[in-house]
This record gives sequence, C-alpha cells and structure tokens, in this order.
Amino acid sequence: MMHSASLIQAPIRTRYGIFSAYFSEIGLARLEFPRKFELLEKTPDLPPAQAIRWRKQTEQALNQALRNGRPSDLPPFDLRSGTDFQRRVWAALQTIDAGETLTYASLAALIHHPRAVRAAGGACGANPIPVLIPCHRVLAASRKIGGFSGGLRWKERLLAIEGHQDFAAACPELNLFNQAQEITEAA
DNA sequence: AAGTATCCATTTA
DNA sequence: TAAATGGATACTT
Repeated sequence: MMHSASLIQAPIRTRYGIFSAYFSEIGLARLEFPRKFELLEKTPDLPPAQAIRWRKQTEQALNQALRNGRPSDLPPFDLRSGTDFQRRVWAALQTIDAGETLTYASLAALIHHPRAVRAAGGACGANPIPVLIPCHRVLAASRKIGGFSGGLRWKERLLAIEGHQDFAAACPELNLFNQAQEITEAA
C-alpha cells in the first residue's frame, strides 16, 4: 500500500552525523542515515508546529539510541508504507531490548510465520525507521552479522554501542571506549 | 568451506 | 499471472 502524501524533512544532529527524518501528518515516517554530503545541503524549510516537537523527540531518541540503544521517549511512527506482514515484523522488532539479539528464524517465529524466514529478512530490509526500530538486532543463525540496508558498518557500530563485544573491534570510532577499557585492564 | 534445496513476501516483468 | 529476488537456513558434499 503506497501513501504518496508529502513528507516534511528535518535534520537530526548526532555525534555520527546528520540523519534525515521525514514526518507525515501522523508521525515519523522515515529515518535516513547521514550522507557524506549532508553538511553541504541546504537547511530544509521550517516544519509546522507539530513536527517541531516530533523533530525534538526524534533527535533526543536517536541520540540516546546512539549512546546506549535505549531511547526513553519515541515520536509517533507512521508505518503506513508497510504491508501487514512488514508491520508485524517491525512491531516484533520493537520488542527486542538493546543488548539482545534475535535470529531471522526466531523473528519469523515471533510473528507466527515460522517458515517465512527470508521474508522476515526482507521486511527488516524494508524498515523505514532504522535504529529506532531496531532491525540491527537481527543476526543470521550462524551468528554472522547478516545484512543491513544502511550498510554493515552501521550494523556493527550499532551492535557495538549496545555492548556486543564481538562487533566493537570493527568500529574504530568507538576507540575511546576501547582505550578506556584497555587502560582499565592493564591497571 | 562451498554448493544445493527449500523457504515466502515482494518486486519486477 | 509468472518469474526473479533477497538482510535465510538446513542440508549435503
């Protein structure tokens, strides 16, 4: 089901760059990772009053998520772009706590489609609000990382942020944390 | 460590 | 409609 209503774009500043949030009349509809050239883009038009609040909520939630994976307050989501199946998957994703991971198979089981494993993976890839809808917490059964539409670097970073030591090494930008830990261990 | 068989919602033709 | 396509998995070699 396609809803071609116009969306309002707003920048979300984080320590990793500027994300783009898109709001519809009922909430946050899409969240995009920073682009390399984001800083060169013009600032978007001022959003209407309601979106100003959502933008603030989104900014706080995203920054909390990028620090410890646990945003305290989320903006309303507009998930109308999804099919029923996709929305069930996305709802299930939101039940996974930071620090936990799931398998594509167990995700499929969660929504009572135990065999729709690949389809569940597809729905993860179609997640319009990455990070806040934590599709990055789904790993392959082999304990490998699986895929990520925003790029595997981001998936590794997000998992590292949430405390998965296995992925921390792949994230040089988290070196402050690593160095602090090494110093602690050496002492 | 590869290759294959089967899986199922979506997309594309 | 039909075929191709994945953020998969469990089997085989």
